[in-house]
Amino acid sequence: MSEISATRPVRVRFAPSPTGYLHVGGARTAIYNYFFAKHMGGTFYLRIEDTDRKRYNETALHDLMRDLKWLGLQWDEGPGCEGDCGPYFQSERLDIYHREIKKLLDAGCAYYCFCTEERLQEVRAEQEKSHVPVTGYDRHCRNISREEAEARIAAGEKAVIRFKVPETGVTEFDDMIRGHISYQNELLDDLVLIKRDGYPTYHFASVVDDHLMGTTHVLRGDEWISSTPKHELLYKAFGWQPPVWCHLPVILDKNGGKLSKRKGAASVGDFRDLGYLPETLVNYLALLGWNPGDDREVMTIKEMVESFTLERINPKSASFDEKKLQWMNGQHIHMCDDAFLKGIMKEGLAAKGIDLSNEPEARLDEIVKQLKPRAHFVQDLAEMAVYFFVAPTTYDEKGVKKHFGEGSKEVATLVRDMLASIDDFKTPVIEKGFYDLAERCGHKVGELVGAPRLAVSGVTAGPGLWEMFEIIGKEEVLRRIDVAMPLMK
RNA sequence: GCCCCUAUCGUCUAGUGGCCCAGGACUCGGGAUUCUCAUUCCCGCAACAGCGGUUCGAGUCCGCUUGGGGGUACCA
Repeated sequence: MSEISATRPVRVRFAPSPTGYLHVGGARTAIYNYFFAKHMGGTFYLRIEDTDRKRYNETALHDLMRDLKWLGLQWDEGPGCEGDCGPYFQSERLDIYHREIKKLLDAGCAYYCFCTEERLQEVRAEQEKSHVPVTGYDRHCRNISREEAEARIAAGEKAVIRFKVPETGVTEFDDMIRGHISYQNELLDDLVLIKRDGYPTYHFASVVDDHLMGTTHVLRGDEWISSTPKHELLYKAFGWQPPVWCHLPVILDKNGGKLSKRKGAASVGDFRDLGYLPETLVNYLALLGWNPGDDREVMTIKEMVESFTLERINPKSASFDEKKLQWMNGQHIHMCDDAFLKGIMKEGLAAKGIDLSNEPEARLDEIVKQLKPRAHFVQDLAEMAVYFFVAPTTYDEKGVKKHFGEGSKEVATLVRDMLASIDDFKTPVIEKGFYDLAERCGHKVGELVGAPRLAVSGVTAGPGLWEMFEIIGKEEVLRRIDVAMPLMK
């Protein structure tokens, strides 16, 4: 199987069906395909599997491409980047499928089936009742001759085209991450290749397209593993070389159940809305089932691409742990450069209706510097920055109990007067002022900062007080303390 | 029912027969730094699903059991 990669440049694909949002499981499949292509210097293409006309969703298609781009997984070929193997929408390739199915029909590897939905249901019900080991289509139409079938179709009868699966023997294949797998052919049924509406099924379209588009490796979800012998048989019928198979384990929720929107965030869009960086999501998802072979965990996309190999993908399905995702987001925020973070903060502030047009950039830079190590989500930046621009109108309830209690007014007055006497309102000077004051009046510094902090910011947590005061400025700091003074005792 | 995949701390994982009385990370607990919070840094808790083989030796190989997941569509 490694012969393929040795003789042909790697070509892999992400082939979603535009029926709903991009699930994190799907995202990870895309990530691995992208990583592998980039690591091997190959091509990553996007193919849209829109052969189910009932479930097709235009919005889903649009969102899917937006989310992929947001994650940084730009495809080399596909919608919007036409390559040599298009069209990349299966719905635009119907003539190709019809051309290819004719080959199978001519070779006697496929046949027309006239069975109705009702008959199929009856057959299935009967099989369930009798507990036979073999289920599926009973091959009722398998021996109808080509001539008879075509005559019936000419006469107006509707038919599907099925694959003639060998009745005996074993179909075997190698999976890159699971090893050798074999299925008894007698357990496989004659799957439908072309549906009654003329559209191909997934099985047929994906095999034809993967071959025609030069796909060397198929990295796809675990749920396809039991269809793989059928695909393998189709390749054989066509006389084509199958790709290297690589079936990825699923991603489960914290409790080992299915990750679903009902139980929380499950799609790429959900996590974006929650305030995660795309770099975080890609990093975390990549590590859910893969590792670089050393202890590195927080990695850039570039680093992961460099270390990525199929051999290091795990066969076991993994649970999604949002706690670790959160931690990792903090790590990635630390890695972002300040200018980028400032942009995010400005956007968030603007969304809150705060006018920044007269703000000196240097002041914004200083705020970002203070907030950066405290942010876990991108929107934290703007949320924590508000009081630098707007005086608090309410004060944290617990903070009021703790810091505005008996004696606080006296302390605040002392602090206020000390601050008022400072001409050079800078961090080290303010700090010295607090320490001198503490010594002078016999308090610990810690006892001096609670009330002023709450008065100025409205909250009890935040950047260093001296830094914060410098940024807000002497005049405004004094004003805010005065405003809060009546609330103290 | 039948078929297939899977199984190391609560979670993500390292481990490819001796280097493992099992290592790292998240979480959690404790501590240091400190004006609060966060960051950072130390320390700690915590696992080879069970049972049988193979072997001088098994987390690592094989079998069975159990648990988990998937498939069994004219959906992907």
